[in-house]
Amino acid sequence: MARKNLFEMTPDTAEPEAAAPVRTTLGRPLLGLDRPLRPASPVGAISQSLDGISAKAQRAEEIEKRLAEGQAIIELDPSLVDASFVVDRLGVDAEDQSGLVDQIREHGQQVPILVRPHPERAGRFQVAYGHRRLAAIKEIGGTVKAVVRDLTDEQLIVSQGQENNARTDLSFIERCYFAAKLETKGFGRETIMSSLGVDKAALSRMIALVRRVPSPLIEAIGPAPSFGRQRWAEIADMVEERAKRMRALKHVEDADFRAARSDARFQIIFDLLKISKDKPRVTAWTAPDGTSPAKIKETDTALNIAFDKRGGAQFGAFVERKLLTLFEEFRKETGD
DNA sequence: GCCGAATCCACAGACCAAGC
DNA sequence: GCTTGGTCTGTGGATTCGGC
Repeated sequence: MARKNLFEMTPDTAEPEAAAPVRTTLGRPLLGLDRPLRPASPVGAISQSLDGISAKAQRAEEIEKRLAEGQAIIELDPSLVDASFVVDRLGVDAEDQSGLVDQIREHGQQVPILVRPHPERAGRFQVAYGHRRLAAIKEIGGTVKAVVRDLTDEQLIVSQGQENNARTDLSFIERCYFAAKLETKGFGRETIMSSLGVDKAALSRMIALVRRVPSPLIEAIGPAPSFGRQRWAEIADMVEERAKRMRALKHVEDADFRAARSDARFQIIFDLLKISKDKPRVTAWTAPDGTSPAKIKETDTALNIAFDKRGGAQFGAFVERKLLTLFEEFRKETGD
């Protein structure tokens, strides 16, 4: 299947137009190697060899050229590779990850990860995509196969998002979370839309949803790959009630909840919010003379006023007779 | 009883249009 | 430019039914 990745690896076709030293967007050379500028033409290359330039320096230049063009897969020490500056995952299922570890152990790393030179830490790299593969290699030991490209922040997150889209790798809520994080970091909607491959309407809904559900709850539930917009929107609706929100946040501390898989955790919270009703809030209404002839009982669905048969029976009957008058007064006041 | 095809249903996600 | 409601389409799982 063709990938939408804008920054896909290109085959070895055209010769690069210029062989000037390749620099990152920050002006720092790839691999941290700096060299004096040299002519790039074949004549220049010949004269270089004639001049006795060391083979090592030439090889470094060639590697840097190829790396910047994304044409070379190189092997990196995984300890030199940092995660993307925007986290796109809400945790990885241990079973899935162990499957990936077994697969790589058996067949080797078939697909390289994409990294860029770290913009802030010389000599290190930052992942655009391939976080799970990197984690697996770190577990197994050895070097990680990587393509190094000189990417801006925007290119990195678009590349990161598109790779995930291509493999339908992220769940709905992870995509929402990723989108919200990108917006928080100041990326424009256009960039985020490109990264996630969604339209503005979908993006708007995704970001709005993350804003409505407390982050600790999303993080506790995790990716929940079986559940999409509709079900998460239902949870968002339900946690708008403070009592339910607090109940859900309290429940995520539960040991059984923590032990469950992400989909099950979603279902547990969903069921908890769906079926649980607030305990009736009962308050005694106190008259100016200090007596309490009525109790007001409020639930999610009803408000009841109960009159005490002993002290409030007559008052209750009076209120009953006055209901029509009260209703008309209510209509006058509210205009309903 | 088992298996495969057909059908139904719920859900996810994309698209469109209207409104703010 | 963003949000929201409505609609449509594709997909996967469950169920039913007929043939063996």
